Amino acid sequence: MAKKSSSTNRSNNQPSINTPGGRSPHTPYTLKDLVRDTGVSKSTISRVFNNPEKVKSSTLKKVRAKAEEMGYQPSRVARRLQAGRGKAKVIGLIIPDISNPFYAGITRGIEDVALSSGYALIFNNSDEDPDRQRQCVDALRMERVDGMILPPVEEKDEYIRELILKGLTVVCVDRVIQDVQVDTVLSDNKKGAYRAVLHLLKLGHKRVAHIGGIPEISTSKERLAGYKKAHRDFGVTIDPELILEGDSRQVTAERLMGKFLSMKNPPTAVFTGNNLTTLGAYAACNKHGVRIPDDIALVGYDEVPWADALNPPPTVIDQSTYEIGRRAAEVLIARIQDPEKPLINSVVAPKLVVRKSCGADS
Amino acid sequence: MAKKSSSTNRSNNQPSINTPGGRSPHTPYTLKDLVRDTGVSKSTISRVFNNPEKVKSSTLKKVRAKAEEMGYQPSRVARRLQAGRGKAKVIGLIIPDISNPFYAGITRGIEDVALSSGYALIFNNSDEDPDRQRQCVDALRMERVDGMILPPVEEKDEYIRELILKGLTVVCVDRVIQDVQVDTVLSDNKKGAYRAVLHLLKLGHKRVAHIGGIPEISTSKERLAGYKKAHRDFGVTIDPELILEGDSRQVTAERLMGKFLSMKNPPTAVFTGNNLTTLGAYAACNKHGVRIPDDIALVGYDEVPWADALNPPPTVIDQSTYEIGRRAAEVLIARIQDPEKPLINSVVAPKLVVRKSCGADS
DNA sequence: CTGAAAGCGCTTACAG
DNA sequence: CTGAAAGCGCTTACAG
Repeated sequence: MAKKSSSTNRSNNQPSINTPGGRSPHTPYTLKDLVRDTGVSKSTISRVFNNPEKVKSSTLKKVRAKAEEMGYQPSRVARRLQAGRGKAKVIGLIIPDISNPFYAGITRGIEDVALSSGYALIFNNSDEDPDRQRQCVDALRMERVDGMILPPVEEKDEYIRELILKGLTVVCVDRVIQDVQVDTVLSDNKKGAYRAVLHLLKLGHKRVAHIGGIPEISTSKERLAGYKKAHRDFGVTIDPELILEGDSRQVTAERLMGKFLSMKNPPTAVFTGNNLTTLGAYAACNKHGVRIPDDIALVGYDEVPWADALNPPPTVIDQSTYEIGRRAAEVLIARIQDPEKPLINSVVAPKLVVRKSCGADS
Repeated sequence: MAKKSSSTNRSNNQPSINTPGGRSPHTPYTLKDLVRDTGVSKSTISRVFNNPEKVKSSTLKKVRAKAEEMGYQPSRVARRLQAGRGKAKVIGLIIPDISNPFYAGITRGIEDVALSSGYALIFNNSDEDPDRQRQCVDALRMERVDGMILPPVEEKDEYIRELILKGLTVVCVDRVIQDVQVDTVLSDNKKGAYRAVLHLLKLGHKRVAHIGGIPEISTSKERLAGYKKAHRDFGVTIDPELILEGDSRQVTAERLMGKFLSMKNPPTAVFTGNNLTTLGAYAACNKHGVRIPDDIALVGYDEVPWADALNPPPTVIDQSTYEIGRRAAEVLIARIQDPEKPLINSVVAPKLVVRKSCGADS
């Protein structure tokens, strides 16, 4: 307390002025200011905010009134510095790309839970780039988050795997990471794909094409497995030419769909592997003047936002992204609160939403 | 240094074990561990990470090697506690709803700049709810962010206005807040709307309808103003029945579009006030069997994601959300670094993207 | 119910 | 080029 005394001799009123071309710094009030203005000790004031039941009601009232009056907000940064795992009240989120509505929905669910549980949410995009993801993970570690949620960019990620083994709290959402015990919130991709394809098969289609995602990713594999199983169970043989793997981007899907459309013996139906792929298929059909479902039936994986704006509205497998996000945040917070808890592997059931693109409804 | 000595007598190896149903806490390494393992003082180690040029290269090498070996990551939390405005290296973002692709694009732009500039991004959704927005603002203040970016839910927000007057660093994006000097990154809504409507007028339309957003919001007002000015300049009188105000949600827009479609003397063209409104208009046309642009031409405000999946692809005013976000983050960081800098009011020029829905191209 | 003291993990002058 | 000391704004035992 030798050099710094600015906050000690400062008056009650915020001294800042807001001038057109410049403003003076806004130094937030601290506990010290409250001590000065109330005559109550630091310890007790701290209790007012953290253990009010341990404080005499008159003291409580006095401190609260003053705090309210001066607009005191306790520093979460200072609080966080205290030892104690799981007390930081921040979580991190690393998603591939917030522009993808699938992730936007998940993010929304996570944020809702975080806000209502008093957690701050630090947010990053990995861009599906392992290096960038690593950079994000490190940034979150430096922030000393209580835990983080992410769909791992790669199934085998040694870096993240090691960190988890060392005790980093992680919840994997949508995608898994191999060879490590970790809490997960996943969708049952195989079942979802199975339902989608079975729906098409039952409508009489014998040539059902599939536009898949990045083949390395677990979700892509599972969806392909569901596609195959449906054929097996329904007794329809698969023409291998009808399976094309892409990267879940719209332009790629549009190109692959174009290939299908220009085959000598084209498929009569297509199962698109994710939301952007579905959109790409629509784009290709628009461009080629192909009508859905008359010329080709379509069922897509993932709900497509604003389905009704598409013509025809697509039949899809809805993963309810909001629910996935909500659950992921709940799992993470539960884990933070009890590191000893048994492993959680939550599976969200995907559901078939029948609209017009499959031809079932017409 | 009396009671706690856990980190002092801990070995080099992370002591955690990851057992199936529980894991032991992961206590991150601290400066103290590095001091113990290198024999170098705290001060010097701190310099290694912050002012390496002031450290002898042999020391530098030794410390870095050890830090790397043990996976030491400095705590941004501890660093942040140090006095000094603008050094926290965190910024906050409060947006109405990340599920809206307009905001997702902005968020993406902000996050890219934040990550590459070494800022953490704390993220919240306000849901267009003033109370929730206030809760978010308070949360960010407690986090002692260096500044925050937001499109104010209300044009007149006394709470935020007061905080800005007290020196809180804020950048308003997309929407303004009244009666206060604040940095802004806005789109020229009036000009954008003007161009959209003029485009329609020039194609010969005499009855151009408009589905607007929440009338209280500045962007809605400006777009309506552009709509009117275009009519004035082009010498076409406006039928007041052709202007309907909504709330920028798709279902509302669908309903309002339905009204237009069932008028005795329906409009021959429509100018939709935002992205979701455009989608709602498409949905209404699909439902009513109305063809765009043959039966009614359409130009929308805001780029619509996956435009090519729509039939026909819409002609829109593109605000380039990513650019808006990028610029907002840059403005905020510039302001953090120099609070005395003159006010910044950045305007992003919207551009007309002609596709098929206006009929110009057919 | 309350306060003094120690400490969280860093950075920042200050003195060498 | 380096280290000891003080401090950032809180919380947490400990002692009354």
